Amino acid sequence: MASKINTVKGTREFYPEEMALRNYLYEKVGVAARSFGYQEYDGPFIEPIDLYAAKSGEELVKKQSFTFEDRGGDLVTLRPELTPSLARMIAAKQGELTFPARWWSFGPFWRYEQPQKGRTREFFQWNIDMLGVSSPEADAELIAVGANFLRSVRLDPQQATIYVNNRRLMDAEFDALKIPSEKRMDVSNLVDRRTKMEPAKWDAYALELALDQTQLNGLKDVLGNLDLWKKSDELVRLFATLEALGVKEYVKFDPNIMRGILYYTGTVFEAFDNSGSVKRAILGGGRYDNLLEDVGGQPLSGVGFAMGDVVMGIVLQEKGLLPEFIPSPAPVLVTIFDETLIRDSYALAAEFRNAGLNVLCYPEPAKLQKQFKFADKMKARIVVTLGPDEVAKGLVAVKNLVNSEQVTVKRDAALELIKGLLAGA
RNA sequence: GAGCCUGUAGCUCAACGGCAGAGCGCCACACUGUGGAUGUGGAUGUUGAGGGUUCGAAACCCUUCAGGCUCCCCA
Repeated sequence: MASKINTVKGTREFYPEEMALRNYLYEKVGVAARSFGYQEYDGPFIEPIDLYAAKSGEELVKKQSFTFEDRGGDLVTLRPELTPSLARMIAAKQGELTFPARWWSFGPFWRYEQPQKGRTREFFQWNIDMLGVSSPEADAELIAVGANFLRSVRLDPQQATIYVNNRRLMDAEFDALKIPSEKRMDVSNLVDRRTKMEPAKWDAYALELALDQTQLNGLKDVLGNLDLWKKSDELVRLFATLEALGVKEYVKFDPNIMRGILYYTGTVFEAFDNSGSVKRAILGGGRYDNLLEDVGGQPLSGVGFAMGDVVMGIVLQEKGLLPEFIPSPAPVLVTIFDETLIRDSYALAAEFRNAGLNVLCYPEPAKLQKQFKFADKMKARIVVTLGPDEVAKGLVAVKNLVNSEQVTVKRDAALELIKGLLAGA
């Protein structure tokens, strides 16, 4: 007995239905990106580990990446993110590219983590970035791309919201609270955790990090102040631009959004599903002003975000927003009446295909009832039958499964009739 | 890397030491040249895998794999 080989933990098999969703997301992110003039690109799926070690915490890279030695003895890894590859690609052609550069990508990534709801070890991610400009208007554009995408998959602003904050603003507030610079990382983490912990525990944790009571009270005031954005010129301009771009209702200021990522310097944002079971961010990003220097380029600032397909898929599924799955790409089925007429049906189907139609044939003689049932299951819209009566008179029977009407027409007229029916409905 | 929960028919689940079941789906027929509806009948399981306890294990114990929920992390 052959032993069953399982899939690698955390990887995914895309049956046609899942593949359809993946392609649907690919289509929608592409439409949103192109509508703002972004070009598609991609990087290698395998990268030297050093590309990530340069910028990210080394432990993180070693523990949470699929890393291995290639046959030449070099340490390589399945890419856990795209931004470093992007930074290198931009840096390599920095002199010849025209800025601002607007690029997007949708491809596979791997992270060696514990699979949970909304998190797998293999996933697809949309990355979109604008490089070479540092302005709140550029930040607003990226947020608008995200909002337009959410709208295009029929998530309304009550269901999905993009929460925005600004690192520079928060730094100014931390300055005012006299929080020393070496504590900033810890405080960022603290803020990130606030929604996950009970208030009393969070307070205790904050004091444990050596904040004094005055600082803690000040921090809570800051995090509860939804008008804080008015103190930031960048955010004032950002929100004004979002209004002009027609996406204001998707965006809210939230001083609790920090993002753990080291390289963000200004605007940061994350989108969440407000009502579903997934507490993870749908998408997240921000402005990074120093990234290119890390890979040997001249200083160049950028803004961008990433969105994973796993959380997005769960959100759409929970809200009943998945696109309808059609089991067959062929809307037309030509039946096989019996063994003597197989070739006639196949020849007719070939004619339809040559005219550009997608056509399904039953691959062996079977009862017509069975073939019609099959057509119904495949969600075909038209069934063409070529039986002895029709052949004798040079006719074909064309049935519209949507309204159950069947007409018999001359064989030569069938193609136009079918095209008309398909175009009509 | 740590803790807890769950794996039973294709799917959703029941049986909780004593003959492995239901609904849905599937197949056939009613309807031998026509889908969705209805009715009747039918098939389907090494109870995730491996070991142990027991007269007897889907159930109890151990190991392992997979999934889920937390912690951690989330580039």
